[in-house]
Amino acid sequence: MMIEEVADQYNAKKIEKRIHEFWEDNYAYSKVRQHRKGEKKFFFVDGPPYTTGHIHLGTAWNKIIKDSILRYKSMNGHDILDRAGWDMHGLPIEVKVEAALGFKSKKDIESYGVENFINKCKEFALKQKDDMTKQFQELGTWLDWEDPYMTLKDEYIEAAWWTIKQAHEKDLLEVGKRVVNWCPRCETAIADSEVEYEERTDPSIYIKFPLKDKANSFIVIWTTTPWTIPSNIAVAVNPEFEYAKVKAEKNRKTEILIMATELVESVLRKGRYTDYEILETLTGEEVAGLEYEHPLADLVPIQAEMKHHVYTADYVTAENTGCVHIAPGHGVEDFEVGIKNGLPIFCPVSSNGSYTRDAGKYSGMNIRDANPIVIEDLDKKNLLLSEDEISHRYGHCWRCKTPIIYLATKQWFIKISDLKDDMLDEITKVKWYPEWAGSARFKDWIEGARDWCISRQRYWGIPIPVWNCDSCDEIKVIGTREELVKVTGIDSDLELHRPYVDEIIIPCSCGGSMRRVEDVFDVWFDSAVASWATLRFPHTRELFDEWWPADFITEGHDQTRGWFYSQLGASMVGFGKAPYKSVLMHGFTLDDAGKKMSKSLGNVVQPQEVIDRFGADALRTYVLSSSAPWEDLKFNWDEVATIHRTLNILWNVYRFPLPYMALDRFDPNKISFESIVPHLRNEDKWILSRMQSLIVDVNTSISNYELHKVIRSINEFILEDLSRWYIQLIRPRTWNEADDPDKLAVYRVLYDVFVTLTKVIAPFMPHLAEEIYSNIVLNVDKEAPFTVHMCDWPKPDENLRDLELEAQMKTIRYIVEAVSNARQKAGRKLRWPVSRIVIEPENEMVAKATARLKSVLMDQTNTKQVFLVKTGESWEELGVEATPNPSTIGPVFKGDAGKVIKAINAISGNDLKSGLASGSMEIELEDGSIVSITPEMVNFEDKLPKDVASADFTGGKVYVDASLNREIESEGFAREVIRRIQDMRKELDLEVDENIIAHIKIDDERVVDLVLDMETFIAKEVRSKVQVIGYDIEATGKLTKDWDVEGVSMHIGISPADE
RNA sequence: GGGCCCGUAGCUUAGCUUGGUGGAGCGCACGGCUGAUAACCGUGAGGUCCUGCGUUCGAAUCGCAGCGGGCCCA
Repeated sequence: MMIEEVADQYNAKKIEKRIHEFWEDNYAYSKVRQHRKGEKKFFFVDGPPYTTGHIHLGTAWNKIIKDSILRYKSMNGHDILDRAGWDMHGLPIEVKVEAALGFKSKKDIESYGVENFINKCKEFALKQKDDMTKQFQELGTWLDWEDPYMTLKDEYIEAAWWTIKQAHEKDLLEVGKRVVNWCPRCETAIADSEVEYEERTDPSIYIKFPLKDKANSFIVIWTTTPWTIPSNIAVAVNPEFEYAKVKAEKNRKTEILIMATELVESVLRKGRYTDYEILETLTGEEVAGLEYEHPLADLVPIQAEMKHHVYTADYVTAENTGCVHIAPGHGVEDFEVGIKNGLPIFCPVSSNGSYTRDAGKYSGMNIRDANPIVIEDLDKKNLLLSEDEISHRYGHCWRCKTPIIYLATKQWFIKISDLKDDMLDEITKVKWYPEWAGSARFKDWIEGARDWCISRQRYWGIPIPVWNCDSCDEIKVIGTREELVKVTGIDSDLELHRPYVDEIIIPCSCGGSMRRVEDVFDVWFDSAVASWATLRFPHTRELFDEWWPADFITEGHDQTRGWFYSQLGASMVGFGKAPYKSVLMHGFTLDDAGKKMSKSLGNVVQPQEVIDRFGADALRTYVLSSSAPWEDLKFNWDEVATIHRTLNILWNVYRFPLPYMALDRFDPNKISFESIVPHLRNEDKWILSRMQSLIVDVNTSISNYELHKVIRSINEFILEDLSRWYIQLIRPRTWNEADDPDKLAVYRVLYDVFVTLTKVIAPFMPHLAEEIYSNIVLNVDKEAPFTVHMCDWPKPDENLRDLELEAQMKTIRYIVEAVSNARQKAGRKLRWPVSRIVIEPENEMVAKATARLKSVLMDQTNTKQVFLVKTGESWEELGVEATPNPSTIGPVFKGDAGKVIKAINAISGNDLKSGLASGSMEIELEDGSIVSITPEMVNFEDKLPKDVASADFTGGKVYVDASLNREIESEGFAREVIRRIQDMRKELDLEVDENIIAHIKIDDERVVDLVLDMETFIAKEVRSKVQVIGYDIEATGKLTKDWDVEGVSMHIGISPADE
């Protein structure tokens, strides 16, 4: 086998399909992981995406980051554990299944049967998982897709059970009445993180609560939830505020109203009062203690039996009336005021959002329907001060979009408040990328952490393993299946989901029966235990002891309050320490305007769309390079196209030498690197050095997870070093004779550079790397690992690294650019040689670079000679043009100024320059008088010799002498001819080594003569066997064309020589 | 309303830690190259460095305030 020529253009789709098949057919992933067994352990925990059925750009980016890092780690000698994870329980799937079955409420589920429902959910989740796995695999991501961890597996459920048992044993598990976010449709508590805030219009009403035993006196409150008024128990005021007792007049009637002093004006305006008088002011403390009558006491009988007072609360703000309606059953803060003051937690609302019998008149009514009725009732009693609407952000259930309500219900909690200090301590031990993700963002979140409500009143979730005795109220928490079997003797194959576990009854020591608490876990608790669940703990301890805690995790910044947090909380419960050692927090994908991608905005870009247009490697490279991982990524199609172009260039650079190598049967096994060392040119040493520097740069950047810098370094190497420079330099060498050592040196260097480069790009562009590797390595080396991803990461070879040479080459590139610039000014195109270039270096380094890399410079500038001026000096052929400066001459010479100017103009620039070098110079005016002039009176400018153009570069200045002579014209015209014949060969689609017959008729005898000087050169360049050049000839051939060359018309005919 | 992050050319961005004349790429205009060729190269135009105030001899960079965007919270 030999290295093969590649004829095709870069076709990502084709390559990626082939590589995916290759990986699959050869079990590449598992063999690579196997290959690293026993090396340094690297435990990665995949943050489990929810099984929605489709991935989006953000999840694609997430997995691409993970994959790139893991591939890099693997190549650097790490034994990696990386089970993919799936979050498969919870309300979103229940909602989808309910929708598919046409269900409206929990009742429908109960009548369908919980077992049937659970089976549907499971089936659905598994199907979605399979779909998503395929999508992730299209990205070329390598995780353990064969054996992922799934939250619905019994083995996983046990991990959650074990953890909650730990909580119970450590007295961190608590049950109690709490106000929770409640979805009346799903009939369950939902987590703070499941509440979605959306704009919504609600009533905004001011209500007068009548003070007890004080006729016509009221305390005024404001609310947007009239339906909570039947549940009102108290009013809160801020102890720091000043309140006013106001005599307010409306329609000739007066009332006494109490509210915060600073809000009197605005409240009375709302109530359309016409006049008012502040009778006295009170402190908040003084207002507290007032007793009032419930405004709906006659409609809600229970309320008539309860006392209602005003209390103080620090959280009350100076908004609306400064007096806050308190319904302890319907608000978190209300609940706290209630508990603090020993108030009843009155909650006459049931789980589906309708009033219970306790609500009197309203019982059975839906709370939202009750809003207008409550308002009407208040109005009838003349207790409504004003009625309006307000548009505000209100919480909705993230799944079914129903507005949430707050309900005091019985729930299970983990006492995070007891763990807070330890958590804050633990996060300082974790390495955060970027640093502020931990020290600022996460820390801030933990400081505000509240107890974690882990119970949900649903079906599809991990059942909470708590059994409660119906007679003595004792509770038992089961930690494992084994324990459950031991305690009850049930079938050990029993599935640990509802409804199966619901049926298990555990006998209590009191003689009663323990039944399971019906709740399931909040899904955040599922994923929280991932780091040990993925190690099959507590089912087995072995892996856990070897691997835990995780070396690395990475997720988006939304997971600060999500998975970073839930994992830490659960791990503190289970093990008292953080479950991860380092965390990379990445950003979000936004649309090209920086807006969040969402279905409603219609700006969602699917990863599949990108793959279809540009391929997975382009998508990968784009998302990795576009911004720092922790910054948000503004998706931009043009940028993806640019990245694709870079990959295309890489492909072209790769395939460029292959035809020559194939033709020459180049075999890297036979041409050792040592054997070509004596033939290495400076440019060869340079590209080898750049290659080493690239490895160093990539290592440095990746050690800080600066993946964007990694890709930018690689792209720069491909574009600047390889494509724009090295390949240009070596082109002529590749079409030399068969065993020319100069050519073999190029082959070997290119070969080594490419073998190294495939390894360097492998973690990021795994398909392209594999494709190139399979050709240039597998085709020549039977011993080589069968996939590039099994290779060791290249070590930079310091012997090949020459930073001075790299700097010098950079200078040469600056000079070449400047020469191009000067040529353009002189109107001399590159095809025409120039007789010389002159370089004025600013420092020794530039001079040294020019001397050392002279041949590169001559070659790339197409010059016959390079002159190097001594550092710091000017080119001696440069003339000086002197112009008098009237603005400095005028004030000194006044009326004689004109004569002085005339005199200066008469002296040559060179003479003025040398004369003024000493500081002043005496000159003779036309009237014979002698005056003294100073340097600021003359402006000097360089005067370029004829046909010379100049340009500056970083480090000096270059002059290009574009004057013509016979040799140059001859060569210029010859190249024009060659170029056109090559073009025609291309048009005839001739083989590179095919010979031709050429007839060149030139309608200018002088040019015929010039071209004839280069006859053999032309023949060699275009491979013409027979070649006729002349003025009076016929331009015949298979293909004939007329050309205009610099104003000279030419007629060329060519034919293949063999026909 | 609060916390964290971001704001630099039409677009995507480097520079900011450690203050000293803001660099690239894309796009655009002009030119060049031509055995990588549906590729490639050069030149040019294009900047209130979000705004304001402050510190400083000097601010894209440091501080404060504001505006806009993102995530999270209230």
